[in-house]
Amino acid sequence: MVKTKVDSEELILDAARKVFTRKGMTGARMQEIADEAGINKALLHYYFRNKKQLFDAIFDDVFPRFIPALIQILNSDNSIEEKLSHFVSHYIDEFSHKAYIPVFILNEIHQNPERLASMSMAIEGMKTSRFMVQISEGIETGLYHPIKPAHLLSNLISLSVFPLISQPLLTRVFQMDDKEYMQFLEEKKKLIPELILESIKRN
Amino acid sequence: MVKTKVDSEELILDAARKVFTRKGMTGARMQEIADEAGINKALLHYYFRNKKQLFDAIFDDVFPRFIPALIQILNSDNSIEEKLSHFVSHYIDEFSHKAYIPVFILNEIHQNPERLASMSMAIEGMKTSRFMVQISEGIETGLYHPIKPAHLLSNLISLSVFPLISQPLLTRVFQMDDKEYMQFLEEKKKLIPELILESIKRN
DNA sequence: GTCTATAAGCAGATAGAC
DNA sequence: GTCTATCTGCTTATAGAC
Repeated sequence: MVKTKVDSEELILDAARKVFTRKGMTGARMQEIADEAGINKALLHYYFRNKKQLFDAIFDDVFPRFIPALIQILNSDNSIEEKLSHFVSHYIDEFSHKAYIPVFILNEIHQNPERLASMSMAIEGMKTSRFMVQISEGIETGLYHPIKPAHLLSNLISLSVFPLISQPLLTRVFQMDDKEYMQFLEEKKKLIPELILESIKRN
Repeated sequence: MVKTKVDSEELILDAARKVFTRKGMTGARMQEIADEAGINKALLHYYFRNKKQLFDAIFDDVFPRFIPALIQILNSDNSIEEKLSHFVSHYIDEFSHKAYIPVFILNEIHQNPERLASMSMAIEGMKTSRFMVQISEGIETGLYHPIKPAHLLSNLISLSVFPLISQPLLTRVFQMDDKEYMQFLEEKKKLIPELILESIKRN
């Protein structure tokens, strides 16, 4: 039995995600979310008692949404080289037009570190992924230099995320237009895996 | 002639910087700034007509404050190796207890990209620094691989900033206490310059 | 469940005394 | 220059009809 009528709760969540991730908790307005959802403010309070509850519902869901695909890449049967390449490409493609998402997450975490609770489980999967096991093995067999997991993962994420969230700055300073910036990101997809590999490979 | 009386305008600016950089434009409250400054709201409006003008005064000043020291490092007579090391160390020391500053800047730029205007001049100095000239020379003489300035600088900044702004996440995921995190940053001071050098040096 | 109307509280901004 | 008191408008939240 097909429901033709759309679910208001879903409409609200979609609208709230859009507004909150762009404007942040303090910058978002319940009226704007209602307008975006095509309903009225009262209905927001009917489904989610107040602004904070609605925000929490969004925040707790934003991060976990993106993690499974990344974990899957790290847990595949591919080589380390392929995983690095897939990971970076996926990451960049996912956020190249949504850089406001990582900025939103970083900002809200700094506003209220307790919000981390909903995120750390999602990240746990990266720490314990097959990729990290492969790295450990490479180190044990002498193929790679010893490197702490924290350093390896932070390098990988740093190099992937920052070019995205600093886009406004980068394009201005280096006078790139949209096309040049997208080209820049394509180059990153090759350069980042190379850089990470060079950093761990023994000569 | 020593003025014993403190300058109210300075008190306000100091307080506003503190509150705005932590809470952001939309999260900050004029009342909180007044309290922090030890004066009342009316005086805020006496010196700065409205919230936006006060915010602009702060924002336009935050970024330029940190740039000259970095430019100076890049323009010194030191070797590339020393410059990289000094740059990263200075960066990390400067922001290890103020990671909310780069988060604030990133967030506000994404809220309103026009704000970039006050920043790009400050960054211009990095692009045209003696460091970048040394890199160009290294490339011309075949000492280094060819690399676009945008990639080199973005790698350097990415690796330096992200470990700072992602501190809450990192420390949680890798279960570091404060001491271990500071140790982690100390290691970064060595690892980042090494990584950057490896990426450009010919074997 | 969904709406209109309205209450209640808050934050930015101003008036005016000192 | 600095304060207290107050206003105005906006934003969240609720009441109550349908």
